[in-house]
Amino acid sequence: MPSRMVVARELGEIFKIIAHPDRIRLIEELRGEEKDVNTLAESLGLPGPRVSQHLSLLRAHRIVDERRDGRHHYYHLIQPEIADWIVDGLSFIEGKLAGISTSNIKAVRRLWASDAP
Amino acid sequence: MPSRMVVARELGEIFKIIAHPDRIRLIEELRGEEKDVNTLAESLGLPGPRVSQHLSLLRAHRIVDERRDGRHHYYHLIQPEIADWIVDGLSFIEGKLAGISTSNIKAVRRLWASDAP
DNA sequence: AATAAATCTGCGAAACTATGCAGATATGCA
DNA sequence: TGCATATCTGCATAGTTTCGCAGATTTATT
Repeated sequence: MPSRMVVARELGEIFKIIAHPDRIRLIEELRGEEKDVNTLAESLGLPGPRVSQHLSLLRAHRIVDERRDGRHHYYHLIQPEIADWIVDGLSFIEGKLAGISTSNIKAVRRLWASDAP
Repeated sequence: MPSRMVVARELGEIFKIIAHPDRIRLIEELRGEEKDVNTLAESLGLPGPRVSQHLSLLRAHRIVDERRDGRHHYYHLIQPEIADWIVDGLSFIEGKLAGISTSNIKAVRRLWASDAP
């Protein structure tokens, strides 16, 4: 079995997991610090169950992991570099982001790291 | 409208476009040189129409572009760096690739660049 | 003009994903 | 124990993507 096929299948898998705006925002929210489900649900303005489902998908694919403390479940990135890798993908979006110079990825990283609207 | 939402939506879009094994292989095939539809269909072992459909999706999202010469349509990557970025994603696949040390991404790049099975 | 090669387009069936909601667990506190 | 909080699970519906095939285009050749 051609290993390029296997590699392509695995890569396709991970791209598919990440390919959802909510999950991307979750990953970016977890950049740098762990957070619990409720906090995440509130910052993203999404219903709790939905966040929970996204998180368990991310967990099944070992993108995040969970730490329980009482009734809170804190999630964190297993490999924090993934947050940067995702944002790097912006280089390949052609001028679709009015107001954000597509060549300046660092600006977007800062945007995500900051508390700006 | 929070710009992080917009950014996440655009990123999700591009991830979704790439998130298919055939399209990933197409992009990797186009690493370094343009190729026509038939050549691509043969190397991937896929029916022509399917390759054509994948390519037009990639084209609609400005990942590839086309040059026509007679009845041949040659496709090439608009931003060749995308091929490397995609392969970088391998860092985030946890031990799913038996036989390929996940930490050694360069080996996989070589695999893709070479003609090995 | 007729034919062949290369590629594209359209369409229905099957497979997959997302969403919203209701109810199940599990934990902490009075 | 009983109640509130935090999170998870399951399910039905709606929506999207993929796939295979048939037919339409376009260009080169005879």
